[in-house]
Amino acid sequence: MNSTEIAKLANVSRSTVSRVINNYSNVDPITKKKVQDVINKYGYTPNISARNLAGKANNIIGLFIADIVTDNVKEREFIGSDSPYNNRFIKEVIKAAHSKGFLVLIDIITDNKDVSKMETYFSNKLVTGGIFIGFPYKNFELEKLARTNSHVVLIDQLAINDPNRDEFSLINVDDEYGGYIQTNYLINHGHKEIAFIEGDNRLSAIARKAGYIKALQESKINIDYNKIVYGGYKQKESYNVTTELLDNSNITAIVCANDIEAYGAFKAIKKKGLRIPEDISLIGYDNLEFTNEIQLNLTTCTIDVKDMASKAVNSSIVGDKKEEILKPYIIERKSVLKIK
Amino acid sequence: MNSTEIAKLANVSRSTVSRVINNYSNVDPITKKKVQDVINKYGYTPNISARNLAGKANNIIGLFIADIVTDNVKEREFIGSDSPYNNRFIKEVIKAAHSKGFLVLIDIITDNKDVSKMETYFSNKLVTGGIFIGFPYKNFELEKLARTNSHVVLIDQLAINDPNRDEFSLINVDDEYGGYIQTNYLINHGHKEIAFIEGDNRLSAIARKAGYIKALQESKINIDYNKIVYGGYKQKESYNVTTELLDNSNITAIVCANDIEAYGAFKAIKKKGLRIPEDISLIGYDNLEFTNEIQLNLTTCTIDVKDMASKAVNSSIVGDKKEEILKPYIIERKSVLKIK
DNA sequence: CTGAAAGCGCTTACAG
DNA sequence: CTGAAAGCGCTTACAG
Repeated sequence: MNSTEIAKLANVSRSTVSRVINNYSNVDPITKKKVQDVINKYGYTPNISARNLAGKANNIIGLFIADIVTDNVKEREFIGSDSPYNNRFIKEVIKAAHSKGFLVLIDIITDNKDVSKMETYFSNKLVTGGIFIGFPYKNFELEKLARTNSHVVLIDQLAINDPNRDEFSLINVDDEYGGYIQTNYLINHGHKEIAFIEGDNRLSAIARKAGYIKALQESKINIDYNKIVYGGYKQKESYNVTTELLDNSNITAIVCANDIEAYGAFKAIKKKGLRIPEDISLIGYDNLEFTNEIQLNLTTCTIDVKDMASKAVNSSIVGDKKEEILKPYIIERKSVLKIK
Repeated sequence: MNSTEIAKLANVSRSTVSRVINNYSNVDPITKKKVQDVINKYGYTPNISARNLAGKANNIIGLFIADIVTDNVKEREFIGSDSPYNNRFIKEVIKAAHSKGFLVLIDIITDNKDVSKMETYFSNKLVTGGIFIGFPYKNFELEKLARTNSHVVLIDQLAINDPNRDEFSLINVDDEYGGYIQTNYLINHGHKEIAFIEGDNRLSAIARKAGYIKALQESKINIDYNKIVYGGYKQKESYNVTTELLDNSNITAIVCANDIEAYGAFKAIKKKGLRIPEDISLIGYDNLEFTNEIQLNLTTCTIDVKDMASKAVNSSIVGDKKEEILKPYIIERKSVLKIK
């Protein structure tokens, strides 16, 4: 069944069928109904390839997820269980796309060289737009692609204060704000001796730490660099440094740069026979699934993944070069004690 | 850049360019090289829509994941953290497709009515083939689609012994065998008093239980129906029934129909102050990420997700109606005690 | 081994 | 408001 057949059945030209399909206004309502009825009766849907070829934008957006290994280490563990948002994000992107009548083509990029190949996805009009997530920072290929194509949206890729950021379509998380509200949450609960387990050298980790420092400064709490330790976003390293912290300092609370670290800290605290939150308060970051577990019940900090997905999908379709900055918020559970 | 331009540059006709692109044999090697050089020089890639329209099969396969709510309950929790294979499966499908030069279009189906719409994905040649996972059993729409289109592959959808299964392209897991090897693993470790926490009313759950019974029978161990309890594939229910089992029977080991149940059982056992495996041995099913956790260290049973993905991708491309049956295997960790 | 031509199923100026 | 015709960028018999 094609438009010619529909046209014949409805006694109109293919042009008119096309106008009805595309819901153009310059069609007589009676004609429109007549055509629509035939379309419905035969369950006709236009051939997508033909539409594309004839110049229509495709209703597919690409979701490009990096799984790039550099120096024998995965640059960003965005795939798999360590990834904070990956799984939820994929799902939300699909749903957001759906609600706009778009489909999602997902591609996993394992080699940075392939980034430039993505160009053809756009030039061939395979996809209308594309969302790129999890790529290493300072990715020249990717920046080039994103600079020339406003339908390429980059997630968490350029520093939130990069001077060239208006050349790109960006979704950023205000991680400094995140670290700030994490720390303030503890301060507002009466804590003063607050340790920080920092992440690695990613932009997000640096920003979260900056937020911690800012919050302390604002509250005139002395910054004790012995209480800032390196957890590398990893569970085991966090476990080790937490054990040391517990031995060598008088802290009442710990800010973790992510939930994985919080989990390591949790174990170290339990191992010492201490209670959460009675003896030590703990706050995480990312709201991973396990933080909701009954034993853990971790108060944490997160952005709205659904919102992120919806904004990303939107930008990729609209194609305007704008920066969306997402503000994290606190999810209150039971790992922080209120001190009088 | 299109084939006409390439043709001009290489001093041949578009027909010849097309033959080179498609790697047809009837091209003079010298001509071929000449054309190839121009193509490489300009980084030309053919327009996919045009190829499709001209009759070429698309290099896209669809991955259709059900997220269908029936009677206010999600029929199958295949999406989200409760899903056993979902996330890994998506990733492996993409990789398997890549290795064959295919891309993956992912769609989440929330309403069974949409299944029939998928037909147009195929008739429009949007996708070459499609993989359907997580759909409710006895899905008439889906079966109809799969019956008429051999490129539609159904995962875990028809009973492994369904008489009509040769009308479909199927990937099945031999869950009875899974329950069988779980139970045998315990028997081989010297256990005789073995409880079974069964799943819900899905085919997989019924098959796993049948495997448990078969293993006991083969080893001439009496089947005690007081030791077969209902966990519904759920953590909490499993916790409750395990507590009862521990109170009212002399079991030394428990077979769980999935890892979620095993987690519930784990908590119940710990709560009673018992040790794993010294007091109670435990075996799970699915090999979810958390089973590898240090505290849990759960011996479990699983299929090879990569293998499943690769077989599914293959079938969806080739389009032959055949049934692939995957055999689960045991992953040994530390939750089972060897009894002398 | 190669080219000219028809055709895939749409959309869109253009003309009326 | 509607139709005839050109065009999108390929592939593929057909003829040579």
